Order: sequence, then structure tokens, then C-alpha cells
Amino acid sequence: MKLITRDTDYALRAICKIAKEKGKVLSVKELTGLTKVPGPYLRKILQRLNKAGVLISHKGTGGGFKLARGKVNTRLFDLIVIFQGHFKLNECFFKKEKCPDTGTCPLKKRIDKIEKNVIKELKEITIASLLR
Amino acid sequence: MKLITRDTDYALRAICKIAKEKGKVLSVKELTGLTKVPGPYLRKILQRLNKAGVLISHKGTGGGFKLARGKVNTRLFDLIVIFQGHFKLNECFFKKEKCPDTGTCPLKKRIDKIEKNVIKELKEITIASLLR
DNA sequence: AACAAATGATACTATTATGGTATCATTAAC
DNA sequence: GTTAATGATACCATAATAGTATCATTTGTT
Ligand code: FES
Ligand code: FES
Repeated sequence: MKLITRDTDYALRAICKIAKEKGKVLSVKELTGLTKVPGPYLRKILQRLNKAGVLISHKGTGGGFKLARGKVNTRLFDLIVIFQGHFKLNECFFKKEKCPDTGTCPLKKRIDKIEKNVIKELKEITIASLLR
Repeated sequence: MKLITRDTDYALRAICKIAKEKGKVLSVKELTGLTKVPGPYLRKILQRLNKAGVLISHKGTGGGFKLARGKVNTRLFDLIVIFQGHFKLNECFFKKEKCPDTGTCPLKKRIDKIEKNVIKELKEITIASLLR
């Protein structure tokens, strides 16, 4: 039902805070203060964003995370993919046992259409556009 | 992430089968055969549909469920509401602890817009339109 | 060189949501 | 009165989510 999970939401918040401090490296501790997200949990999220190339991490004293070059243009859609895997609104519940109606299923077609629209809109929401 | 839960999906399938047998009363046993949904689970679902007025149940020997008058026009949106509660794509994850940014949150506005579109489309998908 | 402050990696735990089952009561046909 | 169905509800099992803990690694500071 919900488009955005907690991970994605927290990630988005953290990225926005980081993006506002253009170029500055923020530690998990600082970000916990800013976002109210539990420290270790936030850390895990930031690590994933680092792996995904959205953030760049710096270890050691004074370390933390900053936004990678050009990544203010990261789209909400990208974050969803990072944290929630492939984007699919219409997983057929027969998929495991081989759906008897694949191809003919009229519902699938309708949901697919909705999905396309949603994806398009999620791609228009960028970090940059949220900062304004 | 997924728009439709298992309940809703199963409900939809069952209703479609019932709608095809115009007026005929189908028992859970018969519907289990037609839909491959586990009996007792399907039963619970059908009971909810009965309470919601989409189906009409008949107890006793030869009993079962049939479609209520005019309910071929039930919309997918209605089913989602019945099984998944109010439709909200954008639950703020701070809702419990009182969101600090309500009102100003730019994300909320964007998701609300998406939500409106999705709802509109879900209201266009009726049982009748799926039978064709 | 030693220490401290940070992240990397990963394993663990707790909580909640989901999917499904079981049981007993009630109703209606024969 | 017996049987075949649903009504209502409580229960259980599994999986997903949210969050914690720990140890290793890197880096700045003294
Ligand atoms: S029933 Fe499998 S795709 Fe619709
Ligand atoms: S942060 Fe609460 S509505 Fe967006």
C-alpha cells in the first residue's frame, strides 16, 4: 500500500539535510540530531547510499558522509529502487505456482498502466526539486 | 510497495468467478476449486465482502455467496478500502511522534498528487470492466 | 607510535504484519 | 433431526521490518 518504506523515507530526509550543507561532511551523530532517526539504523542506510554511489563516505576522525558529485539530481525513483528493489505495483499472487492467466489477465494490464504513470511521476521528484 | 494485497487480489478473483455465474449461489467449496485459494482463508474474505454488502450470503444446505444487486459496478478502489483500510500512499513516518514538518513538507505535496491520480484510475477499474 | 573518532561489515534480536487454520455457534434445506 | 452450509472469533506460523550490537578498518591528532 505505501509507496515509500521507512528506509527510503529516512534516506531521503538524510540526503536532503546533507544536500543543504553543500559539500560539508556530516557524521552519523550529526545527522541523527538533524533527522531524529535512530543512530545505528541511519548508519546502515547511509552505508547503502554510499555503496549505491549517492553519498561518499569518509572514515576516521572528522569523517562522515557527503553528497557525491551531481547526485542532487537523484530521483525518488532511484531511492526506491535502492531500498525496495525493483519497482512493481502488480506482483501476481500466483507467481510462485505459475499463474494460470498470464497474458490474458485483464487486471495486470490495467495495473501496468497505473504503474507507468506512477514511475513517471516518481522520476520527476529529485532531491534538488525538494530543496526549493 | 504493492498496491493490492493478497486479500484484495483473492477477493477480486472470487468476485469475478461469482459474477460470471450470474445470480447463481456458489459455496466456498466450489469457489476454492475455481480460484485455488485455501478454503478457510477464502471464507473469511467472502464474509467480509458480505458484511461490506458486495456479496450476499445464504446459510444452510445449498448455501453460499452471490453478487449483490448492482455490485458488478464495484470498483477496485472499493475493494482496496474494504481490505486495506483507507487509501494512503504517503503516510508520514513521523506521524506517531508528531511530524515536525507537517504543512511545509514538500514531499507530501508531491506524493499527494500521485495519489490522486492513482485513486482516479483505481476507480475506473470495475468488476464489470474486468469481465469483458 | 598511540589513541580516538569515525565508517565498513555483519550478525543478532524484537516487533509487527501477514497468511492461514481451527472451532463452535447459527441457519436453512430436506 | 440431520446435514450442509455460513457467522464469528480465536489461534498459530511465518516472514518482513525495524532496530541493536559488535568487531574490524581507516584516518586525523597528538
Ligand atoms: S492472475 Fe497472474 S497476472 Fe493476473
Ligand atoms: S515529514 Fe511529516 S509529512 Fe513529510
